[in-house]
Amino acid sequence: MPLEKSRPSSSSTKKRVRDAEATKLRILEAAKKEFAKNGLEGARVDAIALDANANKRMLYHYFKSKDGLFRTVLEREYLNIRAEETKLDLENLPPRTALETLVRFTWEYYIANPEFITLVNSENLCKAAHIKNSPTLKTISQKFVRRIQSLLDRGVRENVFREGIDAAQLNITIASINYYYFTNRFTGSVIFERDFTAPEALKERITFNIETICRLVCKN
Amino acid sequence: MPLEKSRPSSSSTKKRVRDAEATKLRILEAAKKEFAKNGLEGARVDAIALDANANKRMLYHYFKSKDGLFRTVLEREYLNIRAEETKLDLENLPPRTALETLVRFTWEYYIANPEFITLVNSENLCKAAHIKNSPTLKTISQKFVRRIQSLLDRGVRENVFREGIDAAQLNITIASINYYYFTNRFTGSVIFERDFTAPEALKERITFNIETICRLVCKN
DNA sequence: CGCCTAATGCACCGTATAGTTACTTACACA
DNA sequence: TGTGTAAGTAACTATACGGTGCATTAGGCG
Repeated sequence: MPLEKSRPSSSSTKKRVRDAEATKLRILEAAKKEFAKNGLEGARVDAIALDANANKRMLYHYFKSKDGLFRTVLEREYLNIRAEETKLDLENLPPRTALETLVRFTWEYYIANPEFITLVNSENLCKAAHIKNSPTLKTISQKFVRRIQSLLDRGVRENVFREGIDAAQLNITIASINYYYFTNRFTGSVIFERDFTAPEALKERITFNIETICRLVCKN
Repeated sequence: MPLEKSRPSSSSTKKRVRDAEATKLRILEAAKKEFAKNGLEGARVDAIALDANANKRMLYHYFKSKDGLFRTVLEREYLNIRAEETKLDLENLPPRTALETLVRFTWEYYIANPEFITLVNSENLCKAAHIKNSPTLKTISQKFVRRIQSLLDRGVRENVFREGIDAAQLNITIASINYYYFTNRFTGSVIFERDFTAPEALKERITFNIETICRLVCKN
């Protein structure tokens, strides 16, 4: 029985054989995986195209070059983590709770998005060549730092945080203690002879990290 | 007229054209630089041979493969940082001074040996494949952790450190807050819009780091 | 329907790369 | 002083890589 095969007039649910946006997205997802797994130099464009179920030609059509693709992937990742962070709604939590929430969020984000760390490492290996001139990134970063600064200010006003802590330094420290544990989990597991990714190890670490930050920021 | 062409009988001061150990060392030094600059995948064996002023064949003769060379470089780097650390003689310093000395040493070691961080990052990208079965590394790491544990114990006995802090967690945290700042100094400089390597920035950071660790470990 | 543009596919290129083959040369030791 | 062995060299290979030229096709629009 003849179902309508392709009615261009029909609604948005119809299957498109040619769909630029979908193809772009598939390439970006595949690229994220491949870049994260093998680094910028180690990643293979053929592998990306294959995994994206797209032709390599499309990759160059949409993103110009391997570096162009990497830049796009990386910028999307930064946008994503900041967007998630904004959802935490820290400004409506008591300062100490907000601080703890931020630490825990960072930790859980790295667990849920292991690619992020490796992508950032790759970008630092090439001295931030791809994001150096990204106005988007600078804008969202400024907002982010200001958000933390206002949390610190509020904590001081409410007499629960110590005075004089710099928001940038605090941000760096929170990222540090979470990031390092994950990025170095392989050498770490060898050196400390324990499985860094075992559930109990993870639990122990996040507890320690929250303690570290609270002792640094809170009074008493 | 045949003049004496070469008198091999002369004493130890004679210049040696062939010197296996020296060649090996030159290759290792060149490899360290190249691997650190471009990562394991990005490093070029031709570039290493050229910089070492050695023939590429020698590289394969002494180290079997690119990975074999990387393994050797990395193991030497771990041995070096632990050797330097041992020289600190922490056990003969008051606990709090010892702790501060350790934090400051870590910081300064990363500044003086920027290659170390990049090499470790590369090793983690390939899931510690090169060091996974290194007994040497495990031995020196155990000693290292024990040294910190005994410092913690001594501090508790002298009533200057809090009880119940795990040496491994503390080590990880000390490494974290120093390591992260350097490995991410390029993206960091973009995001926080400040030069991470400026002298004042460095000074501010190490001060902050010492404070972080002291607040974590020390009583009041 | 038929046209035009954008999406897609295929086959190819030049080069750079890790690794090797086959050779020469210095020197320690008898 | 002669010789075996290890140090050193140069030219080469096979292939994998990032990137491209050009033909083909789908589908929105008039």
